[in-house]
Amino acid sequence: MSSNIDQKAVAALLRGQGCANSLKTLLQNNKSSSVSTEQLINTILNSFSLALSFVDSPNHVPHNESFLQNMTSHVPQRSSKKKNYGAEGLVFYRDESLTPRDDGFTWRKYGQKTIKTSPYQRSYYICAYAKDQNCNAKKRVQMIQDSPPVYRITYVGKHVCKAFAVHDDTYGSELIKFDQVVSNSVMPQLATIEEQEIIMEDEATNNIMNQECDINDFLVDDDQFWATQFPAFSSEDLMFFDKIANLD
DNA sequence: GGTATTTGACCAAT
DNA sequence: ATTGGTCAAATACC
Repeated sequence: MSSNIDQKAVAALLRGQGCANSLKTLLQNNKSSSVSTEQLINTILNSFSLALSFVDSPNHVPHNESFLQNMTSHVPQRSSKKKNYGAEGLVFYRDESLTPRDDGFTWRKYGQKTIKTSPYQRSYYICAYAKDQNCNAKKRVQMIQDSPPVYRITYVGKHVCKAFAVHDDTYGSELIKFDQVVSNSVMPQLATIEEQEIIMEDEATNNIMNQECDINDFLVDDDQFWATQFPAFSSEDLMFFDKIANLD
């Protein structure tokens, strides 16, 4: 599993797996929710369709074309509550189980805060080369679930330091170059996008992700993605997996 | 002694 | 007034 296409296929499969797990949780708990089983099923099917399209033909568009478009080419229009990081800023999230993995960069911790909305503290990191090379890349790491441990990592800004080149072969070109070099098939509008986020959950999913996937394969504005998949959601409800997790 | 982390204080935004 | 993000002195670690 080494090509970018394969990784995208895995990404889609993992998304489907996550939804399937969520559906399972819903069915087991038999709780009412604004997330309907039909919506989950549709998302699962679309995920598999997308994955198959990558495996079958990398250039082939899935039968549900809008799904792929939603995954790749929408422009975020996030709440004004969030900071605007400007053209040079990027924000995206990923949740990781266990200890957040080494993402290929050297970070220096510069702060830690207790966050009102979470019982866990949030740690703040800045690129270790921030001073030497005027690199403004930062990341925030916050545990969002204790057992199993799941972390939300938010990347802000982009690396302009030379450090990323060292890891290029290991982690994939898109992963560590942020919006500097991006496959258009994955993120055609990334250069002009101010914020990107991705939410992932499920320990098994993340274990696979940690081994094989490229962050930019998941550079999807989750709010918009899930808004299109689940129109009934309000903007505040679009942390879909968080919502599902809270059902337990 | 140098480097990294911790933690309370400060600041800006809301 | 509250909150999240950052700063910087103190502390820990090698």
